[in-house]
Amino acid sequence: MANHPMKPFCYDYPHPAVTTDIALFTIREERLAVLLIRRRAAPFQGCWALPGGFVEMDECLEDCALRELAEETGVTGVYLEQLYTFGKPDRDPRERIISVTYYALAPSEILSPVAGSDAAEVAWFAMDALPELAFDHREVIALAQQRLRAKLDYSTVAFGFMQEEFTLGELQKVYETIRGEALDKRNFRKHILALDLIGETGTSRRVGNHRPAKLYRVQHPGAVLYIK
Amino acid sequence: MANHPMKPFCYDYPHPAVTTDIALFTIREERLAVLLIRRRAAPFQGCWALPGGFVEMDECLEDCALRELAEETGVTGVYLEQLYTFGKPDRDPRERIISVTYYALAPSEILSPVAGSDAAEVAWFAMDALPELAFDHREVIALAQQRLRAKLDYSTVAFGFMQEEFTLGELQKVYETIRGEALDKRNFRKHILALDLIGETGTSRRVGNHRPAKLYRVQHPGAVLYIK
DNA sequence: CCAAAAGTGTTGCTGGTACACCCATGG
DNA sequence: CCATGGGTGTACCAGCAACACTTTTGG
Repeated sequence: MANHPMKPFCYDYPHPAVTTDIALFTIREERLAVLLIRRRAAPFQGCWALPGGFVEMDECLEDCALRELAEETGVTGVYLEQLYTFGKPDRDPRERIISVTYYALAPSEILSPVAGSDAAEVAWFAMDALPELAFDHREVIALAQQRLRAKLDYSTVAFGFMQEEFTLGELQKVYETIRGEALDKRNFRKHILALDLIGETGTSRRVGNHRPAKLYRVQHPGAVLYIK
Repeated sequence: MANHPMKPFCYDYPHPAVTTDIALFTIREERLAVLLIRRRAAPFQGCWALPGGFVEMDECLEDCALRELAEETGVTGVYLEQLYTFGKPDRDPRERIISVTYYALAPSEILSPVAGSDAAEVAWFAMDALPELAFDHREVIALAQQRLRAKLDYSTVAFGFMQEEFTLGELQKVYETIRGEALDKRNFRKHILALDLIGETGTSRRVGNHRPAKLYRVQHPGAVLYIK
């Protein structure tokens, strides 16, 4: 078997490439939305895809996901969790590439994504209006949405979409958007307050021609807890 | 950078190696047990470890896990599910190795593991009596056990431990072993039968000096369903 | 005074938990 | 007839679902 003078990284056995891909969700205009980049390079040049890229040899997988997200979209400071690892042999036309996928959550207010490095363009897409996607990224997004729905019931992931201070109305909208159904206001408030995870800040916020809403904040910021 | 004439697989950028590792659980003597192999080769030579090995370039990750399990332990026909991907840069002393881990379940009756290829020895270990383990495999097993406990409540994973026909007493023992607590017999039977997932075979089985037990089988073999 | 979202309790139902005795069998 | 696990029903309690009106504000 021939050597390749221009390919300096050599091994006894074939090695796959490994990437991370990140599905960053937020809620915009009462719809669940995911952040996509338009690919600058082949394959799938000009096609929309999840931000992501190759794992460096000295960084762990989570660091890689955060780095790629920052490099390609400028977004930092999100909640991040490993989703699933996709590894069908032909999922990338270039070579064997195994992708460790993550999903991320953030309140849309803190985000101002800007296209960087490999991205010609960055944009939010509502989940019910996704464009054609590169690779198996549609499958990745579908799985992430499913996981998000499930964790809504038995964990505190929903707080990943909230700013530091928020109203119960805003929180309820998040739950309703992800579950795709209206919830009873009284039952929702009773349920959330019984969890004893959030507390009043003592202040309130006026946003329209109506009564101001009390502001709340999470008791243990950063932590995603399992409930029940 | 120098070429390596004896290392014929060359790339423009460094590539990590990718393995799968499998935590196969069963229930033996009313304890949750995991299948380990004693490593024949360095690193961690002579040390106990999870079965697993390098991903071939033309097989998907799940196929790799099943192949490695079969090659190293002779075990086939188990329920298999992806667990988590471990990728700290220094988790293997040889080179950067990313491991996609799986957990597997099987009734102990169908299993007769035998050491193969890379394994000097194969043995079951009760979860409360694990030996020193190679790499980060203790962490893998702990995570797998945690996942198993959680899924017991909202899925039908427990049937992965059952033979085709089983008694309600046997099924209850499985739940009790994994949860680590005794369950009320009447409530357990009521609950399981209400799920409408199993049905009587019409036959019964005698196993001791007492009344024979009705045999049941799952309505939809192979499927692991989510409940509630 | 009108529009708009905030805020607030009670009732019924359902599902989970606690609990004790008789049955079928082999030795 | 004794030991062993198999098999069965009821009563209570807690948590979830359904449901409507008053409050505060800006225009």
